[in-house]
Amino acid sequence: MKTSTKARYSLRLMTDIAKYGGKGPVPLAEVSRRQGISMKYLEQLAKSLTEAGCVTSVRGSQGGYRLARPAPEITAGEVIRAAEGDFLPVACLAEEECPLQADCTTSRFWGGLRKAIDNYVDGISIAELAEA
Amino acid sequence: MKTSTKARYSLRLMTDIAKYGGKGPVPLAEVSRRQGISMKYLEQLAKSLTEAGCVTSVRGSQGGYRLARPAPEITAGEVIRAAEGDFLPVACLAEEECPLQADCTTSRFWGGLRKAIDNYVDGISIAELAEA
DNA sequence: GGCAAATCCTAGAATTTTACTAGGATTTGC
DNA sequence: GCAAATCCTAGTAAAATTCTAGGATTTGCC
Repeated sequence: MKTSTKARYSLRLMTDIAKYGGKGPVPLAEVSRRQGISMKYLEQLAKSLTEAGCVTSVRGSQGGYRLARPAPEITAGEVIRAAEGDFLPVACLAEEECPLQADCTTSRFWGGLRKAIDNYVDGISIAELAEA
Repeated sequence: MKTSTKARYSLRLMTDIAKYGGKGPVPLAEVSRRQGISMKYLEQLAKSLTEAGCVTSVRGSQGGYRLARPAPEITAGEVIRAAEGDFLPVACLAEEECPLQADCTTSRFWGGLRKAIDNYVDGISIAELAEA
């Protein structure tokens, strides 16, 4: 139950783009400078975010990244899931079978935790994180 | 953001003790049989739970483990923290310093997530998990 | 007293995951 | 055509996770 740097950096990447993306796409070189994260690592994060539909890319000179939708419509949950996949993979909640069905109250418990987390992270937008 | 097997098994261990601990301490050999978890691994989980004050141990023949307090007073959060340490260690929330103070909204975000999680897991007791 | 059932303790090993680097290929504005 | 960018694939070092191993110690019971 800790947050990966992948998720934390991805959030910072998104808020950086939200903040500085007013006049065109934001190149990763700038983000790297501002956030102190290596360009090569940012490239990987950006790839996941692009595939997940959080940002769009503009190739070539003068290129960079834009938010795929307006900042208030992109949730932190979306970004985190793009970076590290779904929350709380508990065997019982995925395709697998419980070896013992006896204690399914605990699997219900984990499902509830997932809901609690999703509820929180999907209730906060990139816009909120970018302001102030 | 996935749950460790350590935490999941620890919860199952606790609910097993809660269920079968009516007539005296529960030996790990029984838990191992019922839950399909190796005794040697259970011993390690039990050690953490003992140190954290979730269970008390009775050594020697006829020994085993008892809940340290009544089941309704032990929360799932307590057990999980005993198993895997505190939630969500985000650098900014611990002793360390942010390299860049610019984006402290994201650290506030992570702090909120921690609260949301603690709130959920501390609202459910071992008693609730053991029944049904 | 002695056996057997237990917890206790420490070490380590195999596997997986994480965090990050490297090197180049490709696209495109000026 | 140059330079600024994204794109793509590999690989690697370190850390964490999951689990096993082997014994030491305690204690109820006959």
